Amino acid sequence: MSYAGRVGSESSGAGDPARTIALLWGTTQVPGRGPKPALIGAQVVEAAIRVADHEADLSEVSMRRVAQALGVGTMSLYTYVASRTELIEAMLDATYAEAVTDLTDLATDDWRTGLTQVAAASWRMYLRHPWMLQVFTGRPPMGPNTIAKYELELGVLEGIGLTDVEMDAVLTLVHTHVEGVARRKIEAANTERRTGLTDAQWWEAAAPELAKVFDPSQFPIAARVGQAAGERYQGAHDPEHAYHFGLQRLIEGVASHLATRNEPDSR
Amino acid sequence: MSYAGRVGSESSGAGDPARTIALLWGTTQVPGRGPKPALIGAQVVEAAIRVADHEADLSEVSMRRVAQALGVGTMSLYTYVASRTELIEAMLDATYAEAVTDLTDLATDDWRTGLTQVAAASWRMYLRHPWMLQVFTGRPPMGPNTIAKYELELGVLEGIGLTDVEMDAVLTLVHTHVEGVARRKIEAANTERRTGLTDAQWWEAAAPELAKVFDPSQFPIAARVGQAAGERYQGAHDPEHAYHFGLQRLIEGVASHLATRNEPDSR
DNA sequence: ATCCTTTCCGTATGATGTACGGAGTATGTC
DNA sequence: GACATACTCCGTACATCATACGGAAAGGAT
Repeated sequence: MSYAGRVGSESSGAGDPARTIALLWGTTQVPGRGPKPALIGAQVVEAAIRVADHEADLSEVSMRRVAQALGVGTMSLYTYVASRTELIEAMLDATYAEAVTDLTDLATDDWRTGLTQVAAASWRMYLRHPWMLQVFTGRPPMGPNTIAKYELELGVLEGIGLTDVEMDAVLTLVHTHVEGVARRKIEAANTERRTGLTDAQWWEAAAPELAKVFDPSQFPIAARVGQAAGERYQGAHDPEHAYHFGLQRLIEGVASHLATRNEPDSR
Repeated sequence: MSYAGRVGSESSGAGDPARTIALLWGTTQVPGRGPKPALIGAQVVEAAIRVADHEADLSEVSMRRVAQALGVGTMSLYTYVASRTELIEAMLDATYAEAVTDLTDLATDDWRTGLTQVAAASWRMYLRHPWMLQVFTGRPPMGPNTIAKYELELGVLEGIGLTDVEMDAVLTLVHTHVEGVARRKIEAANTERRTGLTDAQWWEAAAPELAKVFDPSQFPIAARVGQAAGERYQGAHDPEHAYHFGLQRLIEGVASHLATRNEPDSR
């Protein structure tokens, strides 16, 4: 009943980088002495992902909860991960594996199609694991899957006339778009779940009060466009539409860049 | 010392919509009976913004803290705002006022320039108030400044050949981009502050361990492009570059859309 | 057999948002 | 002028969190 409105979104990039990398790549060396560990790091990460997927909200992934799912004491987790933050980082890299398998049959002959597939792979991944978008990825987790995903995605842009730096920039651009739109979609769903009000219900409650204070003649374009958009989509936003529309524009923008690049002088 | 890794990012869209709208538009009717209120809602919002700006992290904006800044008891705040979530919503709308004043002298004759200015206004706003990017805006706060900003921005796209729905979509696209890039920039800064490690220091610590597990021949393009990007920028990312590069592509994409739109048949 | 590293985890600490209820205050009504 | 009523202010209590600390037990190394 209490503690209702808290929807946390945590950060990555915690303690000792070396230790984190060892966890991500599974190269933590087994110690000689001491009792046999009952778990390995990967199990903790898997359990945490299971909890996160089930709850759809990262703030529900508490150390107590994960420990419970594994049937161990809360503090035992700290034997395998240095902190909750490091755990989240590992969850991210582990989940990137899905996108990697999703990207194995990429169209490398047509970069437009390829880029569309790249976007779609991330899009699907985020919809399956909404909690990923609640992580503040200050520094990307330098894990095997993160890098493998990057490699496959870059393959799409290889040899089409972009510089190395531009290849990275285009990829960043696409990812920023997909992440942003996916985040909005997730946020809408979470808000609905949390408040118990659908968008329509919320509007119904808000409209009368808004009508008292909102003067359409003062905001003519907003009133017109807002209404048009509201009718066209069901509600204030349509992430699906934003995703496709935006991706189209992005691709055309990149194409246009390539055209002016290759045109002025032929070498 | 304790509670180190927590970087929260809270949600908006809490309780009673009608009440929230009254708060945002300052139309809360003064009650007859009872002791004179010592504060008004706007003061609470201002104080909260002051705290957030100072701390650069929304999780530091606790009710206790805001109350302290105002010299009142913690629970007194709940006389003016229904919940922390509603407070955050009000903080957002109040801060949009800055962008509104920033947008008053817009170039409405050239939509490319106009769109660049629109993006720049939001960009500046986010850099001044990084905490804004930690809010999960499930539903936009229906406040006066939010709407005014929307109106001014739409003005840039009025009459250039887009449908109403497209006008909204283009704006969403630009905002998604700006928000996404700004978020990454903020995240990087926050990570540095939180971990006490600059990107360079972090790399220095991570590189040896990564070298043990990373096989360049397995990820040839990533190795090449990653190095090129890392040298070109200082670190793994350059938000400034991503911002300008992306915005250019977006605008070209929209232009290309307009061209194919007007070309096929002249109507 | 002993040592010493390591695992497991109970307890304690200092945070958080806010429900609840009591005390005090000013206004509307008579 | 009296008093009921509605309102503000806020102390206390509760459930929740990550994790510091330190002790008990385990088991390979010597």
